[in-house]
Amino acid sequence: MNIGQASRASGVSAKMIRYYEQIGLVRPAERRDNNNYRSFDERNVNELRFIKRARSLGFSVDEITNLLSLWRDRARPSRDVKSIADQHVAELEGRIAEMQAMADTLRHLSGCCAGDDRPDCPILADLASGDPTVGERRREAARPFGG
Amino acid sequence: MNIGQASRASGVSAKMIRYYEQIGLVRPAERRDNNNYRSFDERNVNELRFIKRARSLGFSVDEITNLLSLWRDRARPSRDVKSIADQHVAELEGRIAEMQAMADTLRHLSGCCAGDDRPDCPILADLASGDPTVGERRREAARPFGG
DNA sequence: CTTGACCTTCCAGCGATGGGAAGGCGCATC
DNA sequence: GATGCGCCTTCCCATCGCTGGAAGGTCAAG
Repeated sequence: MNIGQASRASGVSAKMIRYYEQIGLVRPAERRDNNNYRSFDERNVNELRFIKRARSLGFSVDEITNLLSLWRDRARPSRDVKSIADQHVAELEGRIAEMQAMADTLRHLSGCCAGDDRPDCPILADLASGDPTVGERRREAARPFGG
Repeated sequence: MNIGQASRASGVSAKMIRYYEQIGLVRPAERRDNNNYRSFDERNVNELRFIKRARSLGFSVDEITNLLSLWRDRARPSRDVKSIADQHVAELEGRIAEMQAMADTLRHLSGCCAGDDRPDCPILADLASGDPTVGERRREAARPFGG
C-alpha cells in the first residue's frame, strides 16, 4: 500500500501519517526501492486506526506513545493502561470544570443583560471591574484553556 | 508607569503586554523620550485588566478585540455584547460536550478494566478495534480539541 | 509527449504564551 | 569611574497537533 491507500484505509490523512513518523509516534515505514515511496501493510494501518481512535478520545501524542507500546507488549499489566486512562479522565474533568465555570459565569451575566439598543451591559461591567466577586461563584479564576 | 509596574498592577505579564500591542489588541503605548521605554497610565491598566478578565472567561483575542471596541463605544447596543457572549457560551458548551463524551467513554472502559497484573484490557481492545460501537454511546466521534 | 494523480521533502502558519539571548539605561555602592 | 543589579528594549525559538503550499520526482493512461 502507498500512503494514500493507507490513509483511506485508516482514516488518517497522508500528511498526518508522515507527521507521526517524523515525531517518532510510529516507526518509519518501509520504502520501495525504485521510487522511495512509503509502503504500508495491514499492521501499519491498524496502528494508525489505533492512533486515530485514541486521538478522538483526547489522548495526547505522548500518551498515545505509551498506549502504543503497552499495546505491542503482550505482557503489559492492564494496570498501566488503566492508569493512563484514569489520568486522562482526570485531566478532562479538570478542563471541563474550568470551562463549565466560564460558561456558568457567562450565562449568568448574559441573563442579566437586556440585549437591546441600550448601552448598559452587566457583561461589560463585569469585564471592566476585574473584581472576582461580581459573578455568581468563581473562587479560583479558571485559567484559559492553553494551560 | 513602566511596563513592569503596569504588569504588576494589571496582572498581565510584561511579555503579554508587548504581545498584545504587537498584534494590535491594544494601541501602542506611549514611549518616553529619553530611553524609549513604554509608558502606561491608569486607563491602559484598566484595559489590561479587562483583557485579563475576558481571557479568564475563555474569550479569544479576536472576541476581545470586539468586546474592547464595544466597551469604548458609549453608544453600543447591549445586544452586540450579549451576542458575543452567547456565541462564546455556545462554543464552550460544544467543547464541554465533546470532552464530556470522551470522559464518559473512558470512564466506562476504565470501569471494565481490571487494572491488575493481567494483560487483558478493554481499553486497549477499544482503541485497537477502531469500531465505534464498542463504547457506551458515541454516535459522532468527537474530534480532538484543536479543531 | 502530455496530462493528471500520486508521491517526496521542506517551510511556514495557527493561538496564546513562556523562555532566553544580546544589548541599552538608571541608580546605588565601592 | 567601575561594578553590579534591575529594569527595559528587540528578536528568535518552543510549545501542540495539524494544515497548507511550493517545488520536484514517479507512474500509468491517452
